[in-house]
Amino acid sequence: MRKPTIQDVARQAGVGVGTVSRVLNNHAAVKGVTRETVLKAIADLDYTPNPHARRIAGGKSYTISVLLPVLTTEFYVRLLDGLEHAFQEARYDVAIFPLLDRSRLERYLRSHTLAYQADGLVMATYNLTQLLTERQVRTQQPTVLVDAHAEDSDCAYMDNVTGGRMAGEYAVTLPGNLHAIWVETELDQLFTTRVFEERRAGFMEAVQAGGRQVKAEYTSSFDTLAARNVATALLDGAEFPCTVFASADLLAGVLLDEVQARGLTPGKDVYVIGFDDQPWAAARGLTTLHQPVEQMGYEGAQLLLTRLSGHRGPPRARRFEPRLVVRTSA
Amino acid sequence: MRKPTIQDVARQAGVGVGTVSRVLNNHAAVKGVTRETVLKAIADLDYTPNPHARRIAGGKSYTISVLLPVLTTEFYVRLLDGLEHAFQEARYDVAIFPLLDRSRLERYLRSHTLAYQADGLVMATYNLTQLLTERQVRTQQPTVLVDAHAEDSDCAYMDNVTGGRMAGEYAVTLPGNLHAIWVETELDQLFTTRVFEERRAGFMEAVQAGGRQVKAEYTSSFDTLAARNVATALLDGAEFPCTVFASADLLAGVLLDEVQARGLTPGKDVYVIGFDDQPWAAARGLTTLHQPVEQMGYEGAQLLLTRLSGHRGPPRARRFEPRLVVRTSA
DNA sequence: TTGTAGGCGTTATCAA
DNA sequence: TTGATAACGCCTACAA
Repeated sequence: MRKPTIQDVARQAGVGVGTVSRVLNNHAAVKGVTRETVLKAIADLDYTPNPHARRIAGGKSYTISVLLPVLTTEFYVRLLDGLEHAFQEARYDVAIFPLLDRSRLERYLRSHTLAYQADGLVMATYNLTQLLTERQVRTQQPTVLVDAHAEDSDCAYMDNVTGGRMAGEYAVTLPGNLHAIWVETELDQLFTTRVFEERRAGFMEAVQAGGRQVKAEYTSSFDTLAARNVATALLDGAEFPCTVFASADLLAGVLLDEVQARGLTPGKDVYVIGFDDQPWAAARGLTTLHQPVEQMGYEGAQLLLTRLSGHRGPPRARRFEPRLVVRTSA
Repeated sequence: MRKPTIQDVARQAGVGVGTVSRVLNNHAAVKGVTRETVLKAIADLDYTPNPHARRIAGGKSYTISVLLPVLTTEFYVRLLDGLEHAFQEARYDVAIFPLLDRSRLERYLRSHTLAYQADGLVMATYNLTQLLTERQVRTQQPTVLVDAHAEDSDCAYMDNVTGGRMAGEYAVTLPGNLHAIWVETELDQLFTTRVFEERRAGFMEAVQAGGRQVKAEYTSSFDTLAARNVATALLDGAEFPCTVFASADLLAGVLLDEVQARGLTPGKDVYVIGFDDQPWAAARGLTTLHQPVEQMGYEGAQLLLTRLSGHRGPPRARRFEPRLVVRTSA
């Protein structure tokens, strides 16, 4: 059976195709009753507009390309949720480009996606604008940075300095020496993020402002094995009670394991503050910083959408702040 | 500046649009000279066909949806490489749907992508056909399973039983007691894979055939921390020399760490066989099983492409075998 | 072997 | 506020 077209809907509703199209696109100038009739016809026929026809008639692709790092963590799932939510409301499709390494980026640049399949670009975490211009990629599409910050483009970013500061301000109220574990992001210079330096800057500032100092700092790469080695070293060299800021929940979780394995009690012998509020954090009672990631995605998308509907003007930045969630671990 | 269209190319080349279209689509009936002229015009104008116009004219989407689990591992990067390679040759676009959880699957099912944006479906690792039919999703698109096996659909799969057997056949030639580490895939019943049971079946069979037996079996979840705990337990309870089959390189890598941390020598005190041949495996001298993943993706794509060009007939299965790569660890 | 014309399902424009 | 109709860029007959 043939898919119903806009013609079928128009016939069924007893109106012209123009009217149907207007209803579809929320073009205000449709009388209430007519709109209802059309909507009913659409429902009756189970009509879905053909996006390809729309694209060619409209001269736009109604598609947004989202470039993001490997989807390993909860973070990007949530980010994508926010982005897709906003774009779907506006009847835009989302094309996901998982950027695993340079070669996949190359492929993306070569594909016709950029030329035809994207009215706009979302770049998450990594700011690749420089690369694109260097390559003389004719990407005059509006672009928004999400989870990254830059002066010269629209962006929605998490204020990690403030996040670090919040952790610090809370940490100085807790007993014992202060320790911190940072993440070393050992990446290609192209794929680089300053998230953890920023968290550190905020944390150190707050600690200093509180008249305290950090007894020992550790650095771990972003995997559980390295995290466990660091946790071991930290606990070996600590006196209890003490307080630890683990700048990512991954690290905090491993630390919690190690603490418990030694018969110590989180929130009593070792006060642990994490960062991220991963799904398991509540269950484990981890005090941590919750980031409004979906919101950041949603707002970032809105920034792009306004550009797409013609907004001019200087780059805008939307700043988001994490929120301290106090549980039993600290 | 307006993008050049097929009309522009035709004018420039002094031919009709039909001819240009034929050249674009390799419709044999074009004289050599004419083809050259057209090709030159295309190059001169830097013309790229508008895929959306093509889709509406052709009544097809020229897009394949690829449903795959989270892109965490090298495995899926390589799989995607193979798939994209094949589809690009055939001028198909690939839409990636990272299936992180049920809710994202739901969203995918609801989007118009299925209805309009996919001439075919690739499902990697997870066989979701049942779910789709249950949901009465009108997915009459040809579907191919990749890295999964089923009687009732085309599929390209890795023969993990044989892989396990290869590991077993080699392991029985090595000194000391035999140990094995399996992966526990604790997943939603929807997202389920039998990969590791299969590797185990093959391994056990070969060991038995070799008149040997496995001294101890361990199970780890798929993360480095769990892997390390298992490695520790295993080494604590082993006599040296011994031989260990770690059914995923992730596990093998952690085991190697632990072996070396204890001052033992891989390939002398502890013989380690992995599975996957991750990028780092060569550098660490890990003996492991290399899987022709790109090939599997490529062939799977071909299966789908033949269906798309009208092939009828019973489901076809393409089987792929891993290959033992002997290095210094065993 | 090639050119011409009609059609794909929308959106946009113009009258009415 | 609406309906008719011309684009949009391509593919595919069909005719030459």
